[in-house]
Amino acid sequence: MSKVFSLSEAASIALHGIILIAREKEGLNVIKIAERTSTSKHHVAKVMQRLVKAGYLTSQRGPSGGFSLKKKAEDISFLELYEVIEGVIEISTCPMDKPICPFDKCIFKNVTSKMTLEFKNYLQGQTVDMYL
Amino acid sequence: MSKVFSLSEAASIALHGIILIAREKEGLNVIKIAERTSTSKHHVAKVMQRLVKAGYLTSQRGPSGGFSLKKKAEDISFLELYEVIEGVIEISTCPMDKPICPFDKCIFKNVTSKMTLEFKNYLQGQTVDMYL
DNA sequence: GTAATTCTGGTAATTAAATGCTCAAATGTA
DNA sequence: TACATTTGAGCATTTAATTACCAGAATTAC
Repeated sequence: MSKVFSLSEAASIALHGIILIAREKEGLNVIKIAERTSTSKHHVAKVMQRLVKAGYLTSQRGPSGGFSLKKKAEDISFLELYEVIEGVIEISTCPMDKPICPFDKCIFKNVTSKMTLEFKNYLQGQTVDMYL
Repeated sequence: MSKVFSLSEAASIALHGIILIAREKEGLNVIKIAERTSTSKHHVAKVMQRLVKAGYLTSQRGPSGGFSLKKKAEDISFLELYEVIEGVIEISTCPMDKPICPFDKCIFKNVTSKMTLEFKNYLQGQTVDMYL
């Protein structure tokens, strides 16, 4: 069984984590996020760090510290979060990146670009506040 | 820049390679396939071996040997080839495979299963003879 | 001020994919 | 028959991405 589509664990943590944080008044720490997303605290820590640097979260060290939202939930789209972690989504026709294609016409025509665009539009339409 | 979608080089070699073979009367050897797909002969050899075992190609060793189609070009769909290499495509709702989801509703709803199905249908509709 | 808690950031380990290597087996040709 | 060519198959190496770990710095609570 193979997946055509897969989300990296990092991207999953970013999206799920920020929603969990948004649902809390007081902030949420790494350990709780890890527990609730069934992932390792180490990985969560790394992902959260990136969201802090990117300006989506603020962090608070020390006892009763943790992360909380810096922006409004309705102003954070899944697309932004996804692209912080994965990089800007590339809409390309060919899923391979060979300098030369032996074919006049890409055998994937536009199916991959169409689907990628569809996915991107979906991500853009979803914001954190929709999941509170 | 990130890709939402990517094809493994192995799958690419399978699809492109079989079309190149189908275009030849006399068969095509590993080296020529590797040249025309800008890939390594080692990788091509491995992929072709799998297509031989799966019954799509016949191989001929020795001088002027190479690979040729075993089935009719119109009877070979991209889906079959893809699944020989990658395994059967899984249509799942969630792109993550966690035993427990902390959310009532998957944040990816049906977007990924819809897109995967779309891709699968595309592959099923394409046959080798369309590219001769 | 001491200790416990929590994030930070650099580094290490793991994994999967791709690539490379080598020898064996088969086949055509001189 | 001898030799060059080509696939077959297993194993080793390399590479990139992901994931995990650990020591250190900041902060709060007591």
